[in-house]
Amino acid sequence: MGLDLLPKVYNPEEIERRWYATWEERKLFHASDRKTGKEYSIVIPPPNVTGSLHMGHALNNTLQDVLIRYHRMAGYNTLWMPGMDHAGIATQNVVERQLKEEGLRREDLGREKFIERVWTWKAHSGGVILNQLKRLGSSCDWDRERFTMDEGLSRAVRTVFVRLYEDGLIYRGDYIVNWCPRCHTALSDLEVEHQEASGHLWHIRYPVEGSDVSLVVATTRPETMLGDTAVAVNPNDERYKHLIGGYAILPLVGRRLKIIGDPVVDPEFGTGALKVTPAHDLTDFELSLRHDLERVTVMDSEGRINENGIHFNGMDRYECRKAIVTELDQKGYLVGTEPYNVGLGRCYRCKEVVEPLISKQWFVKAEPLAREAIAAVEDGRTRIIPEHWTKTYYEWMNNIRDWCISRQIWWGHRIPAWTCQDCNEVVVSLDDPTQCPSCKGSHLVQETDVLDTWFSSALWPFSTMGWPDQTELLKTFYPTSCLVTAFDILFFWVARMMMMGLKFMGDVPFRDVYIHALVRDEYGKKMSKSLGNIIDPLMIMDQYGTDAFRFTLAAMAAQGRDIRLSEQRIEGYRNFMNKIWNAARFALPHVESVQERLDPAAIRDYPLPERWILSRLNTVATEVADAIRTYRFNDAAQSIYQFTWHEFCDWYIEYAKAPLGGDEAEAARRTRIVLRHVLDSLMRLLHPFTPFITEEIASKIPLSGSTLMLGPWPESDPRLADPEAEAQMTLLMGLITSVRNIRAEMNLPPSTPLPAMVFPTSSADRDLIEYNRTMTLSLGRISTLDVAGSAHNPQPPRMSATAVVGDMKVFVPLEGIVDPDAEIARLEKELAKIEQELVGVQKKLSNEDFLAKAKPEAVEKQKTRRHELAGKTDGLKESLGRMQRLKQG
RNA sequence: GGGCGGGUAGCUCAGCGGGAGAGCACCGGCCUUACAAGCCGGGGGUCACAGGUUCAAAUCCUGUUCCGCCUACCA
Repeated sequence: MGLDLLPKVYNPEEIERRWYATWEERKLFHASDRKTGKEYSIVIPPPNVTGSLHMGHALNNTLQDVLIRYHRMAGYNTLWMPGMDHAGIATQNVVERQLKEEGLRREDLGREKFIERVWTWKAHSGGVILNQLKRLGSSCDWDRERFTMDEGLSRAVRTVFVRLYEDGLIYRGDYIVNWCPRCHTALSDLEVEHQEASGHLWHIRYPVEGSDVSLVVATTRPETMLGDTAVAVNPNDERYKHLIGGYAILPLVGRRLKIIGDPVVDPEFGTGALKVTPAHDLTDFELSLRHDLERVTVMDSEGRINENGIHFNGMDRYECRKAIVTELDQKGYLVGTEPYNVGLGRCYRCKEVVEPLISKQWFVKAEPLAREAIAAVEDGRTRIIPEHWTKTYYEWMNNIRDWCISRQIWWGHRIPAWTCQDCNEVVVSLDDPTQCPSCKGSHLVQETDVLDTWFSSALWPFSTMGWPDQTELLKTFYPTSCLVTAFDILFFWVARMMMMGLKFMGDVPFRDVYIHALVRDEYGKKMSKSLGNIIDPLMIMDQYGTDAFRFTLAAMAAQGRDIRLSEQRIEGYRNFMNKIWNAARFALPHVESVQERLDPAAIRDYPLPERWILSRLNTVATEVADAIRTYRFNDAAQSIYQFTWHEFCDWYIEYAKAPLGGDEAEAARRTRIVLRHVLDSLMRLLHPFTPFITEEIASKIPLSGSTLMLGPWPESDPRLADPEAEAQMTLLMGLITSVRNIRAEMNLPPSTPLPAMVFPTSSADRDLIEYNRTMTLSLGRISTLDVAGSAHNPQPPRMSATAVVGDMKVFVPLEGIVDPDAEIARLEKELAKIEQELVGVQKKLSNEDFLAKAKPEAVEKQKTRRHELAGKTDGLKESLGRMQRLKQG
């Protein structure tokens, strides 16, 4: 002993680097693809190849790693499948920005060269996030890393596309879609972010043909009037219903507009008359279908007015808006302008305001797929946790609209469809066709669009495992055990994986979906670049260590609530790491010579504190495992924290110093064995949360093996459970605390030893104190402990401070030290508190309804409480009375 | 408009039918050699508001209010 096995200062950085390298070298993350019957698998939500680690990733991957590490330790064949997403628009934008710096556009390179350029970019700058995930300690099976654009996954994508097309679940057509004029592509409904902005509501007069009256319409986007082809009113609107069937004249343009009646028009809104622009508004597009209206497109793909826009041709949409309003005003068509908050849709990638435009796009018919996905959650094949998200899931699935999957960009899976230039036949095929199956011509031109990135993500749980081949991996690990994600991609990703998994694998992609919180800043704001409130996980890891960071995230990951991350909190858990480190520094020299494991069968006659700590450890181990399995990460973390710091360190180690340093060899040996066992188990319980520090410490513990990663997990052992020891220890700790409390209240320095006298009420309690006299003396800093026998009705010391522990009175003689007034005040305060509680309990117990209707154990509990409180009250009153008498005479 | 989550100690949050909890902050005392990133002790809350159900409500129900988020074709 005496030699430090661990350096005095805990240096996370060095330890983390060293252990991660060791794990990778030893291939400890690798899952076997042979089925054992006890499998556990998770597929990572693939981060974008352009991404770098943010708090969301940190939380998401920490939780996954906790689940993975726990199950691996508990003996499961465990797979954590890693990989990345090609992130179509995001990646293309990055590379285009690079080109721009060189004064180039992607068109200057051409499609092939551009894509080459993206691959080059990926090779050099892509995937930095993977190293960041390693920094976080993620124990992914890196040998199996996949990329959504790699060959295998591309084959899966094609296979799926072809099958869906053949099944009539993919179609192509001219529809109105969300168009991003900046990214030059269509977007799905989900890819549009809605936002409110202040704008105006313009009232414009449309003269009715053949009369001197006008219809006044209200619009927030006057520029679209250039494409108006009708005016709609509610068919029940008394003001206008007689006009239905007639025509209005479009100001400035002069086009005749049919006046139609349709229930979508809200008579209450604006003027009750709606200008209809089928080519630039979704509602209007749908009106055009119902009423067979002409669709006049007036904007091009850049958001500029086209040749249909009379003399506004060539203007930007916003420029045109101003010009139109001015001209309408000049010509007397503008009836009014009012401020109005308008809903704006923005591209989720570049934040540009999207424009509804009609174009030829590919769609997935979602409803039949959604039906299956709903059923799978309804019948419990997949559970969503926390449960309340199922409602949101159903809500969306039930109102699902067809999914626009084509994107007019270059980086992505090119749609496997060809058009015959000779006969216009469309060929969708797994292999590139060379001949038109219809006219046998050879002039086939492939579709230029690529697929929505989320199309390939939707296949991730099986495409990464080798599908369409029936691989061993797939047979072993599909369906996966759990998917861990934040709710923001519940629709984008989770819902679509459900649909595709059920369609192509015939089974759900995962048994559980665990939806975790969003990480916000300490004021509850979403972290974002524009707000400048981002906390960089890498800086946190540098500053506090990865383990402290991970533990913080886990400790704060309560279900159904967002995390407000504050550095203070992280600092607190950094201190916890330090505490663990120092506990190990104390323990290791004592246990280094231990050569035998704890024999649970042999502990019955071990000293009380040894039995107590083993029993508590056993309980905590069960609690932690339960909590992890039910995704209560915060409970697991709290449970270990509390046990480690306030039971193991504060009590057990303090107790253990005596036997370890004493001259009783047998006692020391026992304590060393128990200490080794508890320290080893603790490292195991902590390992899923704080993998690095635990490995480092465990590597110095004899008999603990070369790694914690492969377990075993400390399973519950009934031979260690000892409720009696726990109750007894609680009493002794109370006794010790009461003496410490008196010392502190009397303003005596902690180093002052005090004499104490206790009056146990049973011989069992008396024996308990006698057997544990040494510990009681040293932990309570008690000089002499006088245990009064109950037989000879002992007298308490004349001048003393009193405490009542359970039903046992404790006296600390303080002749000449204690200030009677102070002691009286202290006792009165304590008494008031206890009496108040006692009143509550007595009230309950005198309530007949309570006695008759409450559960018997509840009544019993109150009775026990009454007994304890009454005992305490008596003791305190007695002492108070004595003090008062002493004071007076 | 519809839906969801939340308002508990100064701060951040657990608890979600039977004794109001934790961490941080705060106050007092300690360099008791594993740890001052620590040790010992302590103070602090009509659990948003109003009703109801129950023997019993922070916890369940209803309403009000204030925050946050998701969703939607009021132009």
